[in-house]
Order: sequence, then C-alpha cells, then structure tokens
Amino acid sequence: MSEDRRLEVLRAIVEDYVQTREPVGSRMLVERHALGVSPATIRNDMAALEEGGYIAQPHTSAGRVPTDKGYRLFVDRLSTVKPLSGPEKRAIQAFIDEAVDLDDVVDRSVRVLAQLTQQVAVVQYPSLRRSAMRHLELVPVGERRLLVVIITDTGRVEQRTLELATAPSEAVVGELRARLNALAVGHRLAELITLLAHLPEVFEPDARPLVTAVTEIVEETLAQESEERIVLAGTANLARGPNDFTRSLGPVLEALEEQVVLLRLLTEMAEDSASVAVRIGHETQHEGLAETSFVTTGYGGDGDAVARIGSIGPTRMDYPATMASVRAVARYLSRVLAG
Amino acid sequence: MSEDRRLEVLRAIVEDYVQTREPVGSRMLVERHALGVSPATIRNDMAALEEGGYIAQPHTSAGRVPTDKGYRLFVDRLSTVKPLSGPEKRAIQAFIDEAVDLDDVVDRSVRVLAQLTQQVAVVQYPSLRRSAMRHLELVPVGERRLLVVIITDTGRVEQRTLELATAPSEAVVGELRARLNALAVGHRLAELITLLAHLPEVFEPDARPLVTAVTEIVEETLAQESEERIVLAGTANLARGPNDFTRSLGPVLEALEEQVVLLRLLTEMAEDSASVAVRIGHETQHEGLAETSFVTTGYGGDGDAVARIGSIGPTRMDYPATMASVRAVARYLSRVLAG
DNA sequence: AATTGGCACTCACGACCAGCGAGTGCTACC
DNA sequence: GGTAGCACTCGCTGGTCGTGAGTGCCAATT
Repeated sequence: MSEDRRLEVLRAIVEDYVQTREPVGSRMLVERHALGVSPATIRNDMAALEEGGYIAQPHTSAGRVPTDKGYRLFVDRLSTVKPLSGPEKRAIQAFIDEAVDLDDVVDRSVRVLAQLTQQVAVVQYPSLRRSAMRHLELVPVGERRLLVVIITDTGRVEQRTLELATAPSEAVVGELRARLNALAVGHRLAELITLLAHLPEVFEPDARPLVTAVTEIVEETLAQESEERIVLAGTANLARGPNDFTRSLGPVLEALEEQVVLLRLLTEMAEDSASVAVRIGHETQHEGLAETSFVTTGYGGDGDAVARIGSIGPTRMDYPATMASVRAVARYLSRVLAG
Repeated sequence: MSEDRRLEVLRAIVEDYVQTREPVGSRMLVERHALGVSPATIRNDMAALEEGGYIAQPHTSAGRVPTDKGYRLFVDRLSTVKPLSGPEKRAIQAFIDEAVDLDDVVDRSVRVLAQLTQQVAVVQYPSLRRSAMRHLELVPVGERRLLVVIITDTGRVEQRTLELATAPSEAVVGELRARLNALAVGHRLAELITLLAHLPEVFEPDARPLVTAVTEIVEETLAQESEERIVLAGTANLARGPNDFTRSLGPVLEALEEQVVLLRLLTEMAEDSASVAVRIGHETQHEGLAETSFVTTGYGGDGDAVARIGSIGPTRMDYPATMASVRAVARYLSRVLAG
C-alpha cells in the first residue's frame, strides 16, 4: 500500500467532492480517475486516510468527505495554483483601472474578486499607520472650528473636526500648516507621533494650545488603527444554488458582519509565511465560520503589505482557483495604488 | 355586516400573522381579540376580505394571510406609529453621538437601525449635489499632478487626481484656490456648474488649461451623482431564525447588492408625500424583492432631505414599529449632521 | 505483502398510505 | 345580520418498506 497512491487518492477525493458536492465512494473514484487499481484497493487506502483523520464519512454507508485536516494537506502539498486566463487578467485590470478614487478602487477590487471566485470577497482599507503622509490640510470652518484633513500616499483621506477655545489667527494656522507638512510629508504615519512631539515648543506660547490640539487629534486618529475599515462583497453568493452549509447560513452572515472577527483573522493571517495564506474551517477559531475557509494575501507596499484582500467561501471550495484569483486581484490592486 | 368590523378583522389578521408567522383562522381570531362575534361571522367577513383581495389562503383548509394589498390598507389606514421608549431613544442618540467623522456617523446610524428593527438597514450617503461646499483644496502632488479635494457641509470628502500637461506655478494654483473658494463656498454643489462657467476667462491665457481642467473635474465629480454610495447593515438578520422567504433568500441578497436597484427605489420613494414612505412586496417592482418591504424616510436638510435612510424586511414585518425606528434614527442623524 | 473479487451488512432516502385536525363554505335557524 | 351545525378539503405527521450506494472483511490470487 504505497504512500504515494494514498495521497493521490486524497487529492482525487478532494477534487471530486469539490466538483460534485457529494460524498465520494470507491467506485466513482476509480471510474473518474485513472488510478489503475480496483475499488477494493481504494477502500483500503480510504480506511487508512480515515484512520489518519484526513477524510470522514457523514454516516455509515455513504462515501467519504475531506476533513479540515484533509483540505489542509491538499493545499499544502497536493495543489498547484492554476493561473488565470489572459482575458480574465485583462478584464480585472480594465475594471480596476477605471476607478476614480481610493473608495472606488477598493470597491471595484472587492467586487471583481467576488465575481471571479463566486464567493464572498473582503478588502481591508490601506492601513493608516503604514501609509505615508502626502499632505495635511488645515481648514478653518466658522469661528472656532478647524477641519484637519490627512491625505495619504495610498489616496486615503481622513478628516476630523476640532473645537477650539479661541479663534486662531490666519497667520498662525498658515505657519502651522507649513511646518506640519514640512515635517511630516513623506513619512509613515506611524512615525509621526515621535516627529510631532517637539513641535509645540517651536511656537510662541500663545499658539501652543492650538498646536497641541492639532497634534493630539492627529495622534488620536492614528490610535484608531483598531477601527480599520473593511469592505465586503458577494454575500449573495453564499445563498446561491445548493446551499453548502449544514446549518443555515445565518451564523456565517453574522460572523461576517462582525468587523472585529474579520480583522482579527486578517491580522493573524498577515503573519503566515506563505504569500497567499489559507485558513480552513475550524482554523478560523470562530463558531460561525467553522464551515468556511479564508484565502487572503497582502497588497500594496513592496516589502510588507499595507493591508489584505481575500476571499471567503465554504471549506468545500476550489482552493487552487481561489488562490489564483486572490493573488491576481491583489497584484493589480497594488499596481494601481503605486501608480 | 359592518364595514368597520371588517377593517377591524383585517387589522387583527395582520397583527396576529406578524406575530405568529402562521396563517390565522377564524377561531384563533375570536379567541385572541375581543371581537364580540362568533367564528362563523368572522368567516363571512374573511370571505369578503378575500373577495376584495386583501387576504388570501396559502391552500384550502388553511388560515388566511394578508396580501400586499392588505398590508397596504393596514399601513395607510389602520396603523398608528408606536413611539420608541425613552431608553431606546437615549441609546440611539448616545451611540450616534460618539461618531468621529461622516463615515462613522453613517456607519453607526445604519448599524443602530438594523439592531433596532432586527432587519436590514440602508443609508444613502448625503447627496453631493444637494450639499453645500465648505472648502475646496488644491494640493500639488509631485510635478504634474494636482489633487482636488472637495469638502461639503455634511462632512463628505471627495477627491480626484488630475494629470497635467505642464507643471503649474505655485502662484497660479494659489490664486485659483482662492478664487474657487471665494466663488463656491456656501453654495450647493448643484449650482456650481453655472458658477464656474465663466471662471477661465478671468485668468491669463497661460493658466487657462489648468483652470478648465480643474472645473471640468469638479463637474465630472458631480455628474457621478448616479454613483451615490449606499451602506447596508444587518443582512444577517434576514437569515436569522425561521426563514420568512418562501424561496431561498439568495435572490433577496442579490437584489440588495445591486446598488442600482436600491438607488432607484430610494429615489422613487423620495417623491412619496408621506414623511415615512413604505413600499410593500411587489410595489418594489423587483423580482427578488417581491417578498420584502421598504420603509424609508429622508434625513438632513430642513426642507428637502439630503438623502434617505430606511429599513428592509419581509412583507410580514411590524410596520408601526419599523416606521417609528426609521423616523427616530433619521431624526438623530439629521441632528448630528446639522450640529 | 499487496491486490482483488466476493459477499453480507448498514442505512439514508424516497414512495406510499392512513389518520388527524385545523379550517373552510354552506345551509338552516334565530 | 348573526349563529350553530355539518360535511368536506387537504396539508402534515408518522410508520412501513423497498432500493441502492457504499462499506468492511475475508479468502483467493499474483
């Protein structure tokens, strides 16, 4: 009973099950794949695979179904990413290229990915802290209010309103704006906190309250890193056709609405070494997502990514295809942001 | 057979059906409501109501269920909006008040509404054209690029990048910025197109290409009115508990992802005279939404609203409660935007 | 030692059927 | 007009049974 064939059988089971959505039995297996042995032999292999926890049967007298562990082995050792077709690639690029601003880029990326994979797609907005400052604008609004607008190199715009005790002079605001920009432009926002620390001292005592107020609100904005924004698309794909989830998909949708949950997962996955990270079923460590898998990768930024993009589907999904799509969209997304 | 009692019967049917989710029969009806007549009498009334198309029976020997027409009569003539409780009101206000910027306000509003109604909530971003200009900023980026940032009085920020043939001088950009703001600040964006028409003529010939480029991109941004952004929350509520939809909820989710569809509906409903507009079942004129109802109202702006907010649920929903929640959230939302 | 054919066994699934009961419409009566 | 009684309809529930895909095991084969 060769080890190689056993893995081959596992691959065959995964592929067939993904395609047919039905537990696969020994007969079907030999018919559809050129394994060169009889069903009985396969049955022995299957027994061994079940022993190892890679497959399971829903009930006696049914075929086998891959377990999370089985899928894991499959993506780690048995699958080869299948590249997208030329037209597909061009379509992605064309669609994303039409975007007019960052919101639009993100929106189009997530939609195109959902469309490609026929699953739920997720994009995390470019992280503020990892983006670089492109411009900081101070806009006086009315008498005692100041609008602080931060524009990053990824095109993200963040704004906060500041209530002031006294109306600042035009000149002071102008100087502050100039100094802030001189100091900060081009630097990663995460570095800003140290950069801004000594700024108040440069100004005359009168102006200091204003300066500290502004620097404080900038820092505060960055501290809200935890509140990173996330965008979903393709939720309808979950409900389409024969439903994949044993329980209803209520819990799944609920989990997807919990930004906290998604954020945790995306952050965790950022630490995986593989370029395209995969979480399968229970690996998500979340009740509602026990029957779903995540396929994500980073985008933007040459070394370390500025945020993540990915696809979410039933554990029973076409991993090679999904991984290819995610990688492709991430690539074009990065390109657009850099350009 | 009094007309009054017949309406009373209809109301009873709607209320019971909404509560129990089961077709309601004549016996149950007299037991749960003090109608003072016998089941047989009710049966006669029900026959009349069925004749009029207000109720229907799923199959012979089952109770009756309200039709779209029945619900319509109910919301138009039989229901009284039930006000929210004090604590509820305070909770809404407190939650929305915590928001730091427009995105956050919109996000919190839609989430609180979904939570209140236990349905899907939808908010339309404040319309650009109907907002007034608060500030327009021109930021040179690199050599030949100009970032155009428009900030409205509702806090919305819109930005576009402009590619230029020649690098503009600092002075020209400064003058253009000053003139644009002098001209446009405080005006509704919709009026801008006429206001900007003669601007290029004021400048020297050299600067004109720049000026027209900028005015053009501003106009272009406004023309994208059709691409208004929409935010949803609470989709998971559709799948929760005993499912209300006869077909699967796939089509519903699909329809909700079609921004175009939602936008059309919201715009149509803006023309209804009632302060809180209701679309029931087939009135949505959309296949996938045939079993859902929309309850929406405008927000922001004293006379005409700046955009809409609403709740989407099964036709079998608690209309009075939903209408109350929608109205309440819209009120606080308006207040925050105005403040 | 691995592979194979044969065989008894399990069990989900669909079809069929009968009894139950909620609900109706109709008619005769108050 | 309202009511009581009654025959009728029909979806739902639960039980029985046959079917077939699939398994595990064992003895025979290479």
